[in-house]
Amino acid sequence: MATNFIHTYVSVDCVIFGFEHNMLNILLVKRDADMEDAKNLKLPGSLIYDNEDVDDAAQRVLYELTGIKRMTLRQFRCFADPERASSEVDKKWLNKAYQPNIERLITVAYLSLCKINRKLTNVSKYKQTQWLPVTEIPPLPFDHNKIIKDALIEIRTWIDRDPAIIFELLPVKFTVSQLHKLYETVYNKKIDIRNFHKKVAAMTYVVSLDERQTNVSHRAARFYKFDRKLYRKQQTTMS
Amino acid sequence: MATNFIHTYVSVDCVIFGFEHNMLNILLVKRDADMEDAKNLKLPGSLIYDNEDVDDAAQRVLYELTGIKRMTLRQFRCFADPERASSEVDKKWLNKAYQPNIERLITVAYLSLCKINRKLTNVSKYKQTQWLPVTEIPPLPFDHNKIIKDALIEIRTWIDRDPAIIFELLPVKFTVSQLHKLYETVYNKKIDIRNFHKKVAAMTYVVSLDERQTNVSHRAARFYKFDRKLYRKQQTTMS
DNA sequence: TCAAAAGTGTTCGATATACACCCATGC
DNA sequence: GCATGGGTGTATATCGAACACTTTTGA
Repeated sequence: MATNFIHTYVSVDCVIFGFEHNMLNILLVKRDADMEDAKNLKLPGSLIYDNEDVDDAAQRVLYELTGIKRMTLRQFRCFADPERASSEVDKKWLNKAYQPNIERLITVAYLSLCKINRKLTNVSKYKQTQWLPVTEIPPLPFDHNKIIKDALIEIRTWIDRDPAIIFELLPVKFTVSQLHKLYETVYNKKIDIRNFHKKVAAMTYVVSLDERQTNVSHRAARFYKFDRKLYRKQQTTMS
Repeated sequence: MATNFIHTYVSVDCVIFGFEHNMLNILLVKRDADMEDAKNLKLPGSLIYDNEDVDDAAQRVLYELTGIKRMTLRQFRCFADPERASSEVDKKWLNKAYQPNIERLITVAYLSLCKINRKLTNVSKYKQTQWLPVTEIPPLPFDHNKIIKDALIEIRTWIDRDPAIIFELLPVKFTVSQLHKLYETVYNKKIDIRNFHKKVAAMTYVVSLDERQTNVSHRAARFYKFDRKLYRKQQTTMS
């Protein structure tokens, strides 16, 4: 037997983005309920089962964490640095969380998007979860900081390829201002608001509702919604 | 021990593109030297070693196959369908090629680009290799046909993100006509030749050489080369 | 002189950018 | 009435698309 071929467990890790306070936020979980160390956070993830595809494993992690079935998600990279799980703390945690002795761990990373105000019904092993702005992510175990760094690059590419997925980050009803700030945040640049209004008007699948903000101490903004059917129709009629 | 977590080998598979006769070609290998069945082809790949990152494993496969160190490559997806290696023929071959009994196999797929006329010095276990046009790929083992299908989508995205990598598919000296045909092939559409000349002229990193074709029975085309340093300089000066 | 591919400019429409003021609301 | 954010139009520059003829070379 060629003992030098890797024989290993495989996990998935999910970088779940939410948008709030003009910041992208990431949903992290407490790695160990016992430890009250505030920095004891990690990306949600799981080893995959022996009859499970990685995409399904990611969906399972997301479902157990949020209670949402079929979240929008995207695999973006396999992380397999032989040293990625070799710190003493990480090895100790792995062997405590999963009984088998794990020498090395390969993970497949996923991006997902979530309406941050949505109530999450966590049924996972992680009892505590926390949204943290991307600018305030503490040092995390394994290579989770690197995974997040890559995810931040990947999210733009994803939106470039499929502009509709940005609406996953907004409430069902949203204002142009919210969408504007989200674009500015994702692309990290100022976008002229008048040109932006024109751009939104050109998106026929962003439809205005007969509803406005109430109880705001300024002119009330109109609400809009994203119409997925109109979007699909438009996409398919392009040659 | 939670026996239902996957514990498995992991492989890499490489989709190597070359450009010739106005077609994208893929470099396939004979899976089994014994069998003379012409269709006994597969993507080049390997199980990964226990101290090896997946990127390094892909570089190793490419090096052993082509003799080229540090080929341009890009990881594009992990394929982990539990059934992907479960046909009888595939299981039999796996267990013959690699002594350990392999029940399931997860693979990480890579894209790579190669100047098709470059002489390859194959030192891999595969004694026979073959360039095949993408339109003539026969049924392949495992999910290799699906991997190739995804690779064909991914190659465009890659070129969109990093226009320079398209030159990996051309000889060091090339004509505008060759570049034109390559673009038409990759994007599968006609591109107006006059507009294309303008576009090339705007690429300051494509520099014309004082050299022309010889012994062609028509007006001799000028040769150009891709200047990587100029390209990088241009990229970094963009805000 | 013919066949075959190389090379060359202009016009038009669409899209992106720059830019400043009035409007509605709650306090 | 004032502070706060919402909402609007025009002019210019840039980019991409359409379109046809002359040049060079070997046979």
